[in-house]
Amino acid sequence: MSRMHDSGGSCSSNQSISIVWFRRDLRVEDNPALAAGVRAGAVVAVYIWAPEEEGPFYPGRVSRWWLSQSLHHLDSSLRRLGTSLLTKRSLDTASTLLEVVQSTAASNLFFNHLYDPLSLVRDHQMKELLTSQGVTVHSFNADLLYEPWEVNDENGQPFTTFVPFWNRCLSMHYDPATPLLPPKRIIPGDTSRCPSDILIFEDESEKGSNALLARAWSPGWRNADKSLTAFVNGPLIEYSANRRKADSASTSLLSPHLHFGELSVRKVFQLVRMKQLVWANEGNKSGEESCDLFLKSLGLREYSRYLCFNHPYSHERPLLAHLRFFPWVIDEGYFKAWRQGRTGYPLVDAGMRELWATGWLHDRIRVVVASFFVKVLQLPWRWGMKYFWDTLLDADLESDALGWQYISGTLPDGRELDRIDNPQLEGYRCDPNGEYVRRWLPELARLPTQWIHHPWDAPEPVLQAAGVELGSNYPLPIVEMDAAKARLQDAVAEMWQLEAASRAALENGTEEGLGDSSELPQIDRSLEADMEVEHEQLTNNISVRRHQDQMVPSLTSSLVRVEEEEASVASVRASDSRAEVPSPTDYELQSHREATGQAARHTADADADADAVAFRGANVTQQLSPVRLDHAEHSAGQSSGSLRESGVVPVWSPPPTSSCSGLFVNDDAGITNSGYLDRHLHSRRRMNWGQLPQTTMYLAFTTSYGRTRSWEMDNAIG
DNA sequence: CCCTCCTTGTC
DNA sequence: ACAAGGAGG
Repeated sequence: MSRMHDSGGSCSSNQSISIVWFRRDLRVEDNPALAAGVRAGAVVAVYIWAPEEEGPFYPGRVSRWWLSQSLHHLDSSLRRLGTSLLTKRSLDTASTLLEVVQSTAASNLFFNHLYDPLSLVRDHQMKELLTSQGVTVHSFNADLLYEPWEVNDENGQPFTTFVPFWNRCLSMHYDPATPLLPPKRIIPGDTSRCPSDILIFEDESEKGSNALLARAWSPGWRNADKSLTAFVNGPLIEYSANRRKADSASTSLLSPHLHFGELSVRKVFQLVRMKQLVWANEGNKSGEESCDLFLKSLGLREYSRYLCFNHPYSHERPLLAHLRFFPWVIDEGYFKAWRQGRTGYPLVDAGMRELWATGWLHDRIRVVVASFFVKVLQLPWRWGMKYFWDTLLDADLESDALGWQYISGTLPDGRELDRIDNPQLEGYRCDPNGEYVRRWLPELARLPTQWIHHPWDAPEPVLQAAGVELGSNYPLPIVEMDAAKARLQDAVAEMWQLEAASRAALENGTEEGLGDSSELPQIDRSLEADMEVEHEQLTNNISVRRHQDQMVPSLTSSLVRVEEEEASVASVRASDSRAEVPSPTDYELQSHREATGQAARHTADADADADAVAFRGANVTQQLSPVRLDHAEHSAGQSSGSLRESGVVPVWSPPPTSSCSGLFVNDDAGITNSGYLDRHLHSRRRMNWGQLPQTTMYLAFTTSYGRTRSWEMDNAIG
């Protein structure tokens, strides 16, 4: 029906057709690529789903759920404006784009920038390909206040610490671009020869869990906008006082919206700045400070992009090489206890259960559980990153990499590696009345506040009165704090020793680089070689240490034990009404089945293995109206009821398929772009990665596009 | 007014 | 653990 209309209306010879390629910019407001397309004439809006290209960064279940909702929302908006969203399933984005261009007779391609390492490479290549085919390609900044290459120190060098970076952003001599209004009307391009594919983002097994998410969150740019307004007019003014409270009432909850670009950071920035002016004029000091603090968490999001652009491998390799020599504890039992919220530290456990149930976690709590993971359990940081990637609604490669590096002490301005965050102390800071713990750990609900963050110290009668039986219905601490401190000292000392030895070897000129693990102790090699032995030990819960960064445990290595363990966990679970916890068995078996067959299935579960978390502003971010899954009151007495009510969300998102699992057994293998990464390993001195080489991608951009010209010129379109 | 001790926050 | 900022001498 629309065909004749289209050819008559939109395709007159003096109007060019533009492809507007949506990615993580799922909004019509302040979308420069869309605006450029509209200005140039007719528009074909397209979204391409090519998750295989993401390799190990295949989106987790909750991310895919959000994406599907958000795309739907965007499509509705586009329809109201006169067009619709063309959706394509693809294994190769560039060729699909070319196909779309050709079948719609488009002459332009517009899109907005992404800064994660995979996109940087892919977009660059795609741009070259399409340009060589005679397509005019322009790209824009829709995600940041300032492009990473715009913000430099007085020597023209990129910043290597956050505070100076952010101060510079706040004092640039020009303002961030003013947000664009949504187009009034979009002239549709003719897509009759380019039909949409139906995109599938969830499989049957995931539907139930996803339905629960829908009760708590409303994806889509209009909802994002509402949330923003509600936050700015509501909790923002109290932000400085409330931001460290563990529950989400005072946070914006905007982070998933920001991740998918449903919300323009420039709009957020502008709005908050205006509020700040008002409050400053009124002499409202705390309101003014609240704005600063909130903007700072926006700044961290900016900084995560900035770091990724300047150091694209930071998601898989610590920026400071020393962490490669940390003797990680390879213990999947620890890993499992952490995931399930059964470490014996209430704040940690409450956080892990909230994460599981809601797909969200307060920034503070992210720091606490991640720090516990790395420093107390000493599990390889990338395992934790992978888990966050799979479970967080706002999973975001750049922010997550920043967060984990921050707590692992591999940023110049990060936390010291040897400083343990004590969950007990943190607990009384961000959950002084124990409400948060009681909500998520009903088994501790009747414990007095005095003991709520350290039940192991509570006198026996108190425990009894509260119905707590340590070691039975709530675990004893998985590792004692004093022991953890000592262990960490040793590990760090060992790490520095090895690092020094490696550097010495390097300076002697005998070794080419750190990529070669032959410098590492023999024991490491033998462990690599003898997986059987290692598994035997693990079964008996004896920790094995391994150096070098560790990839996530392979599918096969965890499959065996899980089943027997599940049985015991299940029996415990049956006896109390505690929140359900991930039970990997189902999905592992299922996805193992899939792995053996259908490689290119649309269903979303293929190879999700990855790193990344979203520390980005858990503070900043996220503002949704009724965000809680369990809205039942969390009065101490009946919190178990409220948890049951919440239903909880128990399907851990998919593990690696066979096609990828090989990558995770061997450290440093694979990851899509490891080729260029491996060529750029450098050992640098501690706290001095300012001298790290600019990476390949950075150079590619600056040479082939001209560092300052390229994307600026793009912006001058129209 | 300055010095010191205590409190507070750390991307 | 440590630095910065505030209170108090």
